[in-house]
Amino acid sequence: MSEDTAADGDAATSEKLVELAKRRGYFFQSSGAYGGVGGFYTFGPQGASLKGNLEDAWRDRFAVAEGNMEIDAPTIMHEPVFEASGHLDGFDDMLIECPECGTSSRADHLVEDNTEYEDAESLPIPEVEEVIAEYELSCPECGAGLAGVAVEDFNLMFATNIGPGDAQPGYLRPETAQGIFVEFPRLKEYARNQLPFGVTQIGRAYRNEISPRRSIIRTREFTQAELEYFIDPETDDPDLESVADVEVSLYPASEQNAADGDEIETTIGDAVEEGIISSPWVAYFLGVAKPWYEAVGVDMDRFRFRQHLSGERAHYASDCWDAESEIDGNWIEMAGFAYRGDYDLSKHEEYSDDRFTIFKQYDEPKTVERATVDPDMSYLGPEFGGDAQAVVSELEDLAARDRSAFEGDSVEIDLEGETHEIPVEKTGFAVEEQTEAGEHITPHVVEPSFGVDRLVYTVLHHAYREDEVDGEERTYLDLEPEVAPTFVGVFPLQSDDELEAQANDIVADLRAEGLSVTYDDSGNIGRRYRRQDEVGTPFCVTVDYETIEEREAQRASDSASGDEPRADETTVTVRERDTTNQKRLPVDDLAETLAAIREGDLEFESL
RNA sequence: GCGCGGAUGGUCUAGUGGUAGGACCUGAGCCUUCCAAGCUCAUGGCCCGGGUUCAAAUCCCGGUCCGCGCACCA
Repeated sequence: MSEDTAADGDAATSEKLVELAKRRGYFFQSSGAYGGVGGFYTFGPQGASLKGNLEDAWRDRFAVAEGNMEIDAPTIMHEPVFEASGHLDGFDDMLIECPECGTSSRADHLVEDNTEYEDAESLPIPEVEEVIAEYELSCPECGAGLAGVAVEDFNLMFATNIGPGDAQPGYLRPETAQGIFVEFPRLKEYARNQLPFGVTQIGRAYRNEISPRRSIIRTREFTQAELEYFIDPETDDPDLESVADVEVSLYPASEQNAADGDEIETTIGDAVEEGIISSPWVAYFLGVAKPWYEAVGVDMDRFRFRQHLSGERAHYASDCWDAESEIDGNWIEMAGFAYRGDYDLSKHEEYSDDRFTIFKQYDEPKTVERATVDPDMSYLGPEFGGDAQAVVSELEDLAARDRSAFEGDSVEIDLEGETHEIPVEKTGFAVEEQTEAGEHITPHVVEPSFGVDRLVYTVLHHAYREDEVDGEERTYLDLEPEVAPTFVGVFPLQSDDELEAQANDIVADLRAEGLSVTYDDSGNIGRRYRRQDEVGTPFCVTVDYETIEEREAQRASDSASGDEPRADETTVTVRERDTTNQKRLPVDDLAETLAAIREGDLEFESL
């Protein structure tokens, strides 16, 4: 057995991996029969299983173990949701294409760079076109004039129509998060109106990328696993102690900006203490994520947390860290941990008719003096007609804002630019003592957001191994048993009815135990081992003639003694993928033993 | 969206203006008492659409897709 050579960091690993993925059924481009379409991939039998296992592992850790609830929202939502979330306006770019050299530029950037306009992105397109013509702006590449060239809006959301016609536009969600935020008013009920609570969702999201790249790393349809954790920013603290000792490799903004900056090896506890990670909540989830990534098979020597630079942070995030893995010398983003504040809930509160707050009861009710109005509608109605209700609103606002306005005989209010005088006696103005049991607060959101496809890719890439067995080259995937698509292969040593029958019995036993099993009787035994190595199956069971002989001896002795049949003591060989070591194990409790190994309760070496 | 380079069985690839070979894989059989062995047989292919030509997988144009660079990544 030669030593493993971890696949080195050149592009060749990715090339070999993509080829293996296609050939063995991990993933491949969709709709190949029709020429394919960019940015869409199908997970094959192995890939779908691996992806599902990773999602299960995520669910176990981030939903079940944390006591959070999982939902499953639609992938299409109608326009108002994205008006509120900011995706409709903020998720598009103005592109202008040079007629001479073909270079596409951001029209808003051109305007900002060459005129005194500052927020060109907020200008309507015709106006941007006018500005470009007026200032005779030119192509930054070749200098050709751009006056009169059309500016195009490119929104990264996929648009569709809900129902017939185009009366109700809808969009495929660009992130799963909005599906959680819009349901907050109901979800908070399920949490019995108590903070903190978390809601998870695993599902597809869609972005009409200009240029999908690097196989499943950047696609137009992808799977996210997101947790939105709602907290009271004043009183809720994470259980930092439970992750304080987790060792992490951090790449903070300060190091990225420094000429000789480097990753910092530290612990979550120290990083918080030293202020490297400013949000304890973000720190907590980094501390949860790191051991989880390690458990599903990400190489910790090729893993780090990188802080977003101030310029790359989304508008809603006060601090953001990415989990990154190294692939062929490049760091790719696998997850983002953002402190989103109250941005999303406030926006939906503003745009919708519902309440995106939590009522927080005081320890002791508070008594406050409050100025109120109780207008005399029999006066306001005839006086103001249809505007009466607006007058009431004005009075209410005014009372809350400036009670001294009600000190005279009459009070002045503005209504659509006109000033009206209203006798104070008709307003029902009063200063009352009121008892308040609590207040409505808008929770803050901490968002760990995982890209499942990129995790699948990373796990495969980091598991890719080439070594030599008995002078023969071998390729195998060193996948964790918990996530491997197939857990065990079962083979008859060679073509033989008896061996095959026994092997089939074992397959049935193992499947009954809930293990993912494959049966293979084609080709010599070595070939079959290599097939399973290449898809990352951790164990193989082989039935040989010893198995049959032991079984026959067993039967003979049982019938000779006249006793009840004893436990079957026949054995089979079990081979481990990484070492190719073999052990003979009893058939009788094979299912139990393998299941224990899969659960991590047993080690193959200790058998 | 632009530029450069690609596209031949499931995979990897050779190839020429006269419609294609190889290797691996896969399947059947033989052999075989544990690591891609050997033998026989079999399945399966020139990305799509135009053009030039007697004839195009090959040359030209357009498209699609892939890789890389630019741009983009709320």
